Amino acid sequence: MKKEIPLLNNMNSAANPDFEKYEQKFKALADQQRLQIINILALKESVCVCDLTPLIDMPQSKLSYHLKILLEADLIQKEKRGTWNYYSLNIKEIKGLLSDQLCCVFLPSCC
Amino acid sequence: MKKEIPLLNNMNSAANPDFEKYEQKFKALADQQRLQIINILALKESVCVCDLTPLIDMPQSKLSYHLKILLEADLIQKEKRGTWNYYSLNIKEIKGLLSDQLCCVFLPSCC
DNA sequence: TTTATACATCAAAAAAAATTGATGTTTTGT
DNA sequence: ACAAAACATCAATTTTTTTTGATGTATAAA
Repeated sequence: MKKEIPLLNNMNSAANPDFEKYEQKFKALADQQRLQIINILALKESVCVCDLTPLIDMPQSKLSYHLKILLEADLIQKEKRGTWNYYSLNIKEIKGLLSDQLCCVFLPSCC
Repeated sequence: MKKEIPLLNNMNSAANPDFEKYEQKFKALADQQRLQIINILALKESVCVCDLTPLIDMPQSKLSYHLKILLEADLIQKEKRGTWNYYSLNIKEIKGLLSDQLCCVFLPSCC
């Protein structure tokens, strides 16, 4: 016997997207400096903070702060090797968020 | 005689996406309340502020503030008819920004 | 060992964004 | 003409983010 899926459930899940989650992700994107970081990571594949610092005009503690914001939003990933922390884009996540058009803007390697 | 386009210009336009513009758009998206507004507008097509107020639990001046943020980011449009201001989504702009997947989340009518 | 490099984190200060309530203008309805 | 409704905007306040400089820990290099 087939159980009917209540219409209301569908409505709710459709009507209640996870706003909180997306708020966090858009907040992470809503900063020129972080967009620049993303842009650089897209070109470089995987970069340690010490290589990023000279590329971007920013004190290290500030860079560290912005990387954390991106990391917490799951837009980038971190891999520790010795003293170095290598950051790279979470391309899948970003593609799930941004239009193809925008991916081309920020992730040139994408096009 | 054909004038050469300096390579650097091309590089710059490619390497310098309009971060400021996108910062503004992501900022507009980076708020649960505004995402909810977008979500409602997606269902209703075109709504005046007075119809929106009861749907969303928010004093009118606050709603007005958030609508302005969305408007300035060009994510929504405004049309005045008498005393009423009708707001509607700028679907084209939103689709240029968000992945199809995300459009489906926020603009159910999209799928 | 000692010294230097690579970070993250913390607290204080500064800057930006959001909230609130009040006010003003225009239009509607009576 | 008058009262009410539909907004936008403003100034004051609160909240959230960002920035900065200092400090601490771990690894690496000499």
